[in-house]
Amino acid sequence: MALFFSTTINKMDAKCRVSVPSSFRNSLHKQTFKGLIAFPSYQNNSIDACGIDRMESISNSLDNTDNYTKEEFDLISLYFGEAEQLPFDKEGRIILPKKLIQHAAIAKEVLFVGLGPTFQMWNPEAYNIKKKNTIKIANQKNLNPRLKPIPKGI
Amino acid sequence: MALFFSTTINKMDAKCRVSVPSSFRNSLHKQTFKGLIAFPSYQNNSIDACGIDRMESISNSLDNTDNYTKEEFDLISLYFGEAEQLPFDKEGRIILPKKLIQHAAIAKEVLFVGLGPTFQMWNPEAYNIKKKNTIKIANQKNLNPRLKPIPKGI
DNA sequence: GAAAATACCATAATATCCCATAATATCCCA
DNA sequence: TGGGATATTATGGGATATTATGGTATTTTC
Repeated sequence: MALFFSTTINKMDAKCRVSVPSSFRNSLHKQTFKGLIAFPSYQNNSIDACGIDRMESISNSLDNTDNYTKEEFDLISLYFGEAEQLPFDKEGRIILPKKLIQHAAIAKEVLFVGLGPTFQMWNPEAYNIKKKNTIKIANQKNLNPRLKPIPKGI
Repeated sequence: MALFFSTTINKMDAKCRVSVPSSFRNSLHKQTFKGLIAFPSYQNNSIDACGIDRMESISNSLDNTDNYTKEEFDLISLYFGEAEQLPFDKEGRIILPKKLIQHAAIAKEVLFVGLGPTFQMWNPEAYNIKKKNTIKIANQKNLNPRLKPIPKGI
């Protein structure tokens, strides 16, 4: 399984090209499609992204109707409609489509943040606000940042 | 499951390279990613670390949405963003990113301490202070030093 | 043929490789 | 069990490759 970690800020040029961080690229280059899948997040002004492998396994699990309620099925189907398949150029860059740039209000810089099996692209300032807010809520609700017991005990 | 024991102090050079103690390395080299995952501890000025296998099982449990509320999910996602994937070079060293060096106030030496399924990296002096304090509190509260299994988590 | 998209080339900064060494640990066999 | 032979470690430094980032040329598309 490909996992994405860390946070990186890269510049977007006049042609809307951005370097994907090399650690992300290494994971994605091992997959069948050399690039990434990106779509607007429904939760914030960010771009959700992952490799083609994850989309394929989501697609497979959609075929098994027992896995989802009708509402869940409809929602996930929407993602496929909005998703863009963005190939790497020779230098490891992608070209961000205007729709996604608008959705995330990206200007000159793109913040890449790993979320484990997926990652997101943000306007750096928007991400900072979101981050602060997450920490604030966690403190208010007194959430324990300690992770719950891990199923298989690794 | 990989287990980490003992304490070692190694030097960090001008390129921010540190040798990972060989006993730790042996455990980590058996995993799919030859290196370690490191992130700032939320509890002290130390760096938490483990192998990729542990992160994969955390990631799996994140995919199971029943395990976490949305707020918990957001918080844990932050950790992935702060985590760094640090590969070994041929000599078994890692390169410590500046962010982590700052967080742990590391100058020239790095103290590695095994914590069972995970381990930590410290500024040696900071670790000594923390150690003394832990023992002092344990004595004050008359804690039972007998070892017993504790719930897993990071 | 004009505009847009794509491929190609160039470059500084950085990260990684590769080799060297001294100290320690491990092996092996009498 | 001893002690010489061999391997592994931790560490350093110079050479090489990769990365992020520009810009220019060539191909599409309509």
